[in-house]
Order: sequence, then structure tokens, then C-alpha cells
Amino acid sequence: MRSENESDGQKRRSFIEEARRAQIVASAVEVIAEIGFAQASLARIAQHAGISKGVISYHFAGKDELMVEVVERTYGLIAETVGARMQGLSSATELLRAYLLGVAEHMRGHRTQLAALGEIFIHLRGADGRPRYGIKANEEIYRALEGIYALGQESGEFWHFDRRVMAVTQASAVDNMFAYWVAYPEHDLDAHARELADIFERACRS
Amino acid sequence: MRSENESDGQKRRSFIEEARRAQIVASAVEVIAEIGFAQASLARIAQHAGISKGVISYHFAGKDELMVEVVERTYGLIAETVGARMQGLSSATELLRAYLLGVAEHMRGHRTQLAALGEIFIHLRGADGRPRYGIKANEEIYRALEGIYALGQESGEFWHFDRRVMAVTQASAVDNMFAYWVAYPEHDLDAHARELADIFERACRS
DNA sequence: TCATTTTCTGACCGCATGGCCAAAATTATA
DNA sequence: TATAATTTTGGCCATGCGGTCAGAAAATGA
Repeated sequence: MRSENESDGQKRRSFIEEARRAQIVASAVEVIAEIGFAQASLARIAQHAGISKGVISYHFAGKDELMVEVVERTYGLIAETVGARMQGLSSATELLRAYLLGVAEHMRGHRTQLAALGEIFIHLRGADGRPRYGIKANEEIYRALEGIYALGQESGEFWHFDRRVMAVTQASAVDNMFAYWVAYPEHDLDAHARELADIFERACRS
Repeated sequence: MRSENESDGQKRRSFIEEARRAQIVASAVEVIAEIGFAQASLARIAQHAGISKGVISYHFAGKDELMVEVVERTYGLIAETVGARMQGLSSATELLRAYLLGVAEHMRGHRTQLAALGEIFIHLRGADGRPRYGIKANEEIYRALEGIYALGQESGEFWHFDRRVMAVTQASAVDNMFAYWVAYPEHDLDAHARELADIFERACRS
């Protein structure tokens, strides 16, 4: 039986346990990105990893736990990278531009992760059948963007637009930029991000 | 066997055949909107319509054909309504505002259709396993928006932004406005649309 | 070395799905 | 009414899914 020792809510795992989990997560990312969430069965993921299907069930409580771990590992890396890039900036305009360019540059080097993340966000459902990562999962991003907008509106950089609408709009613009890039790999992602920064600078400034 | 007479690529159907198809499509819309595409099996749709499962197979070649018909009927109505509302307008700014407000007003009265359409767009896959309505299905909308932008840029209303990026951005803003409204029914859709019109007017104008 | 624990395998289970079809029921036609 | 065409029924099928399990294999430790 896999060890389930807990401390501070964190599972304590052996190195080979951790390695297996990482390997399975990586295989899941690649399979999902290639054939889509709906077709990415545990059997396919195991086959891609060169292991038996039961290994996944042994290391993960179920498919949902595996998917959640894919999201957490991938998403955590994005937040870390982009957050670091925004450190030290003060003006709202600078922050928004750094966010847009930073996330685009990071994802440019992580295409399969991006595609898999999108698939999981769209398809994964909870036990109740409702989406696990629906629109409401964006609330954290909306709040962060609204904070930047409030900063800009107070400093006079921005006009007094509806911050919620602007946040929903900008977040969707980023999401769709990536979706467009996934569909059209030859599309210039960085140029798109720069153009977006210009567009939203005009949309926001007083 | 169902009559398959073709003329001009259109199937000629009896009234009761047409009525059954319409009934099944309506049931599909309601079931998909309520429990999501993945859970909306033919059995569930038939049960909701109060008919046997085989009836659907009799009137439609398969689940895919049913889903495509749902999209075509719903989408056609939207295009008709909004298109009529844009008739006679000439300036690019007016056209964009009429589009935004028009589509919002129409969808406000067709919530279940909107939810079902979104589910199908996201989930439906072709025989090859690739999405049937992916990003590339937006090409028609992108082209239409780009045409309006070109108009505005020629007349001097708009600055010379990248039309493709703006089209992708605006289309995603509309899609996400609806998705947000579906998730938060108390959200003021018309106010959101007006705000969006203001935002993109600022983003586009010289 | 040998006993114990951890990890892996491959077969198996119950379940839901889309599709199929023979026969029954209904409707249209002569 | 009698015959033919259309429509509906309800059960059946093969498929693929996530998950489970006994036993084999490998790693660990005394």
C-alpha cells in the first residue's frame, strides 16, 4: 500500500513515488495535448508512459486527482514565472504590459502544457457533474486585474471604466490569444501580446 | 425508411418529419443546457422529449447530425436577427456598437440556446477526433469584424491596429461576456455589452 | 541470505454509451 | 376496407471507460 503519511496536509512521498507521479503527469500532459481530454483515457496515458494502467490507479486516487495535479503543477509554474516578472513595477500600465508579455513569453516555451491545461479547464467536471474549472475559477485572476485597474484609476492613469467588465475582457483576450496560437502554430505569439498591450493601454488610459 | 429525396442539396421533408426534428432539436438544447454536453446522451434527450431512443436514430443519421442541426438552427437565428439590426448603418463605430448591443439583446431572450451552443462548440468532435467547431470556426466572424475595422481605418475613425488581433480579441470578449452571464445569471448582460462597446470604441478610435 | 514491504502487472468487473433491428403500431393510399 | 408506406418501440449489441484485485516482481532491510 502506498504510504499516506500526512504532515501539514502535505503527503510525504519517497523519491521514486514522486518520480512516478511526475512521469505520469508528464505523459498525461502530452496525451491530452495530442488527442484531447475526451480521448485521453487512463489506458492511453499508461501506454504512452510505457507502464500498466494499474500503476496510475496505484499512485493516484483516481483520474480526477491526476488531472488536478496536472493543473496545479503547470499553473503553479506559470504564476511563479510571471509573478517574478512583475516584481518591482509600480504603475498600472507597466504592470499590465509586464503581465501580458510575461505570460506570452512563458507559454511560448510550453505549448503542450498550454494545450493540456486548456483541455482540462474546459472538460474536467466534479463529482456533481458541474465544471471543476468554470468561469468562476477565474475569480482570482479577475481580482488581481481589478486591483491593478483600481491602482490606475486612483493615480489618474485610467478612466473610470467598470473594472469587472474590463477584467473579464482582458482575461478572455489572453485566453483566446493562446487558443488562437494553439490552433495556428505559425502565429506570432509575442507580436500578438505586444499588440494586445497596446490595445488595452488605449482602452484603459484616461 | 425515411424519405431522402434531395433537391438543391436540401432534403424535402414532410411536415411531421420536420416537426419531429424540431422537437428533438429543442429537447437536445434543453438537456444540453441543463446537464452539459457530456451527460446529454441520446437516451436522456429522448426521455426529455417523451419518445423512444430509436426515434432519434430514425430521424437523424447519428448524434453528430443532431448536434450540427442544433447549431445551425440556433446560429442561423442569431445571424438573422443581428444582421437585420446592422442594416443601414454606415460608420464603423456604429456598426460595432450595433453588433455588440444587438447580439446581447438577442441572447438575453435565449439563454438555454446560448448555453447549449457553447457546450456543443466546445465538446463536439468530428470523426477524426478533432474539434468540429474549434477556433477556426470563428474565421467567418473574424473576417466580418476585419471588414468593419478596415472601413474605420480608411475613414480615419480608427488607428492602424492589427485587424486580426483586434478581431480575435473582440470576438473573445463577446464569447466570454456570454459565458460569464451563463455562470452568473444575475449579471446585467446589456450593461456589460454597453461597457464593452465603450471599451472597444476607445481601443479602436484614432 | 531471507523475510518484509513496496511496486507492478494483466485480467476482470460493472456501467454507460451510440447504434442497430425485427416486429409492432400508425398513417397514407388505392 | 385492404394494401402499402411510414413511424415507433424496446430490447440487444459491441465498445470503451474507470476502477479493482490477486498474485508476480522488485526493492528494502535485517
